[in-house]
Amino acid sequence: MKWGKGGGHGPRGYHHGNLRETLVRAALELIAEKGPGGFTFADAARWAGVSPAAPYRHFRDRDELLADVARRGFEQFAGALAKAWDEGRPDVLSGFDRLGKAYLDFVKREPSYYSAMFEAGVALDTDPQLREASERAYAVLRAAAERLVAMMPAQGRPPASMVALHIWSMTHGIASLFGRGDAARRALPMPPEELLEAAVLIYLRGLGLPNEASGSSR
Amino acid sequence: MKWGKGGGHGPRGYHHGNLRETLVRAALELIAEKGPGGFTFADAARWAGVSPAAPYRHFRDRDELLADVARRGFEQFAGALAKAWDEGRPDVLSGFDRLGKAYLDFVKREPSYYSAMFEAGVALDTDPQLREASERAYAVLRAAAERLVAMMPAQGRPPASMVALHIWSMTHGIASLFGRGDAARRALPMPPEELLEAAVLIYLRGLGLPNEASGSSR
DNA sequence: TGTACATCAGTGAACGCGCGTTCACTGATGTAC
DNA sequence: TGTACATCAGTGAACGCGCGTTCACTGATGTAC
Repeated sequence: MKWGKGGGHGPRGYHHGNLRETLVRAALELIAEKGPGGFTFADAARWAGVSPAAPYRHFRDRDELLADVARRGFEQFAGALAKAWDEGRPDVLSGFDRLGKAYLDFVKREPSYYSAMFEAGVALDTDPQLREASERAYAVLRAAAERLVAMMPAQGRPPASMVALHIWSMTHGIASLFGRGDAARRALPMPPEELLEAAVLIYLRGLGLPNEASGSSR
Repeated sequence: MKWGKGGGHGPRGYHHGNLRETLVRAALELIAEKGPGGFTFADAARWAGVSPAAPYRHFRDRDELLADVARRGFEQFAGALAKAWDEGRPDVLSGFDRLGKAYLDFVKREPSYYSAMFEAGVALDTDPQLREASERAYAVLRAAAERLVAMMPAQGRPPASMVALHIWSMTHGIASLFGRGDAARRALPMPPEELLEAAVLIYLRGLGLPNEASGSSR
């Protein structure tokens, strides 16, 4: 009963041993339940099964906890995107395809992270490491756009940064409007992955790019 | 001093006379200052210069107030979009162009409304009128997409709903990532309006649509 | 291997605060006659 | 036009609650010798 309710989080005794990590998990769990902003510092402590004063040993306040969650989120995000893109191997278009899927997949797998990163109102410049991690994620997109643009005939190439922002916006738009398994959102005629894939294909065709098949499955 | 601070809101005396409207304005003002979720029912009362019990005469709780703000937002939004689209006069493409601009313009002019509509976590089905208003806004987009698709050769027409959702997602994505004059967001190489316009043009070209000039200014 | 001690990561009691909400009330307005 | 009364939209005091935060404290761990 003492550690009960949420279901025995973290190991035992006077010293928790891993409270910092546990608080991060608590935040993720609570964001999933009630949205960012839907939980308090005290809630996190309760979830972790410690006294309300304990978190102060690890974070100055709730904002710092949230910023840490966002940072970790961006780091995982950057990693996932980089892995999916894989420097554009075996070819740029299939890399691009994987990139979009990885983005949506991250949103679906880690909605709480995504929420902390883009919806919790965490200012990027509170922590240099946070900013850096977010730059790293964007850099992947940017690099991919660069390669994509390089495939086009030299005259009339759009700026790579613009292409990167277009793709990002489309994906973020779909993710934030329809992404989560979330309740209370508009019904879709197709799953978000397909919606995005179709959008990207049409967009690329608009750039005059994949004259042939996209190389993707399906 | 009695009505001071925020600066003399609403007219005077024991009876406010227009408290309901004033509370809505208060919510908008406070959302602008501190984000949705960044204000309390009591804050709204304070802003309006009335006692904390007064709002209960008009709204059951904060959520109902927020839902009302969202409903009004959707109504204005639907109106603005319908006016911009103007049934696709004089031609579909220029109507489409105006539509996108009107969308972004709304976000810029009324960031608080937009926030209440899409970011405050207001569930659409709390109020039938709210749901209806949001449908009305979507219907404009949908009708425009319908007309657009009808311009394409009959074979290989994409579903109009998909096109509508693509445009919506792109616009919402740009709006929510870069839209507001908001602090603390990523720097852009171009204003959001141009970013969106370019995206839509490329997308439409991908659909094989505006073989010629877009008819738009600039 | 054993003991002393410093450091660390927790406790739990306490505080002040503002919020949400209720309540009996009262001033202003509108309406019947 | 004037008076009585019902209704409406406010007041302000009160409450219980949970949050954020501080504090002196204490149990557990690690290290020097």
